[in-house]
Amino acid sequence: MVQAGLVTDADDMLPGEFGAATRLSPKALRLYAEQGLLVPAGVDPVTGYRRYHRDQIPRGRLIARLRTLGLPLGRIATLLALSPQARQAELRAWLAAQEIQLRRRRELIEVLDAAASPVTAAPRLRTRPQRKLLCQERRVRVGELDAFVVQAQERIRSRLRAVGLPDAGPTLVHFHGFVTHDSDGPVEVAVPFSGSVEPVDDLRVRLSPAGTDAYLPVAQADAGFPDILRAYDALEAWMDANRLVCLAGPVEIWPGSDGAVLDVTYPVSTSGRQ
Amino acid sequence: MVQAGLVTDADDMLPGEFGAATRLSPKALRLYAEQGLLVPAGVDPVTGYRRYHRDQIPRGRLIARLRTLGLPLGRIATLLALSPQARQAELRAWLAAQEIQLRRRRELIEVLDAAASPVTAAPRLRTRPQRKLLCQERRVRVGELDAFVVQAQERIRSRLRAVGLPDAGPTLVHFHGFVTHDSDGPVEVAVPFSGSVEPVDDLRVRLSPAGTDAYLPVAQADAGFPDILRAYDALEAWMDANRLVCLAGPVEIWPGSDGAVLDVTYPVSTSGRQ
DNA sequence: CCTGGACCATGCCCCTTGGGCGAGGTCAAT
DNA sequence: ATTGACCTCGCCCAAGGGGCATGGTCCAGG
Repeated sequence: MVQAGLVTDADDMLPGEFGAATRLSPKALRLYAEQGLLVPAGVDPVTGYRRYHRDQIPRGRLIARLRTLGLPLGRIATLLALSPQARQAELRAWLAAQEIQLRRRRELIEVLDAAASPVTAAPRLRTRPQRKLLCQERRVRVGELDAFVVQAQERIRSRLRAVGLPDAGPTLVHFHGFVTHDSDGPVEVAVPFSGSVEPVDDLRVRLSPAGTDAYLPVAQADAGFPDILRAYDALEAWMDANRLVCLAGPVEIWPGSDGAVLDVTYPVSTSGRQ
Repeated sequence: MVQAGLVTDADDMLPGEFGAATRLSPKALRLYAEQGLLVPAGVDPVTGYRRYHRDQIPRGRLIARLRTLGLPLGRIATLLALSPQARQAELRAWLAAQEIQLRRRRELIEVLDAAASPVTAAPRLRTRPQRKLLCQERRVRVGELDAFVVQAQERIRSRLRAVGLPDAGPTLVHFHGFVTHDSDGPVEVAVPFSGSVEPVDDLRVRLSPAGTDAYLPVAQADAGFPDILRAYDALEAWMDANRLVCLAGPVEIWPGSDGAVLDVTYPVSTSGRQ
């Protein structure tokens, strides 16, 4: 029986040599040993010297390869536990995710580019009366946004029909948080109504105060993500230029005014400021 | 005259409000203020409260946008100093670089996939006599590698011709460090010769000791980057399996044996180990 | 036997972009 | 005066090491 930590045959190497064989620095090897990613075959209990066995070289080299891809150590650990085929599949999936992220970045840059030239009508102000809203709120990402809006809207309107109230206006989509590919709302879909409805399940009733909105109609062609960001840019720039302060997150109103598919809207303060 | 830090008119905001307008957290704003990226319009010298001016909102929003692209703050600082056109050009260039990096990753993953099936002949051992080499060394990345090898080889051979020595063998390319897209050598191009040459400029003369090489011929189709990595993988795996220990970095020998365009080679220790 | 040089160990500080937490100060409204 | 919202600063945390100082270990040569 061989005691761990005292094995010292010709198949063992110190970190320097093992590192040269795997392209991993002794420092990195120390880190991986601490993390349990690549545990030395033996550690001398007196000197603390770590000894790696030749058979660990392929694992070390694989780790080095995966690190050059920029994968974090935790992910590498899970990948190492997989079969080569499964690992390969995971890597391809990860690569696809990278490609999607890059495409999103490209889109954002294009939007940034076109930000100076608003493609739509000029923003305007309008007043908004106090209203009662029937709402559903949820956290969603941009991919699930459209489906959520359609479904929530249908649920709210069918509830209003069920209690015999007439259709009372466009659908409001309040963005209480940012909705992008990586950031999830919360988003609140609301339909204004007059009359009386009891809240059910996750449908709630709330009052929307009267006030003033800055808004910008958006055409069908510019309503998708990320093009819609251009409309937001234009509206925000206009508000900045006119010294208007937004009081809350933006609201998208479907359908919009003047035949637009939607209006991008910010509630603003009218009384100068504060 | 207005004292900085004491301005408090209706155009100023505290970090919370300014952050809501720019989608930057107060914490992030503090960091940007420290770094000089987005300096508050005023700081109350008593309370330390930072006040941002409305006119800073566009800058803040631009910073937020650029951060969502994953750009580091230092890069953002330089981008902010540019004109919108120049900034856009920089961003496009950066995006192109990202795409290149992604392509490299895809290639690496494909290589990883194919690593189990060496596409070339089986590795072998051969002895190597002591030789004198005329060498040129430089740090290069993979993009400059081919040009450097061609140029250095030509310089070395023309020097050998100039002193009347016969052509004395294939070109050796020693990799003292790793050469990839991000890592630069050093790389040493060498031609063996017999006779006597004085070193000139950056051409040096050195002795290569006798020894044993493990080598693997590589066909033209597999000689490019990153396919060449498969040959390295195969050779290294074979060395591992045969308990051979490499003594130094790899050498590529042009042309290779058996009609191959090159041999991938590692000097190995013959005497078991240590 | 001694010494030098090449390894090796631990531990600390550095990079980056904030998030989270705790202690304590400020401000405006009740 | 108290409350609650906001602010400050400062410390710890993440990943993946690089770099440095201090001190131990190993091997070979003199």
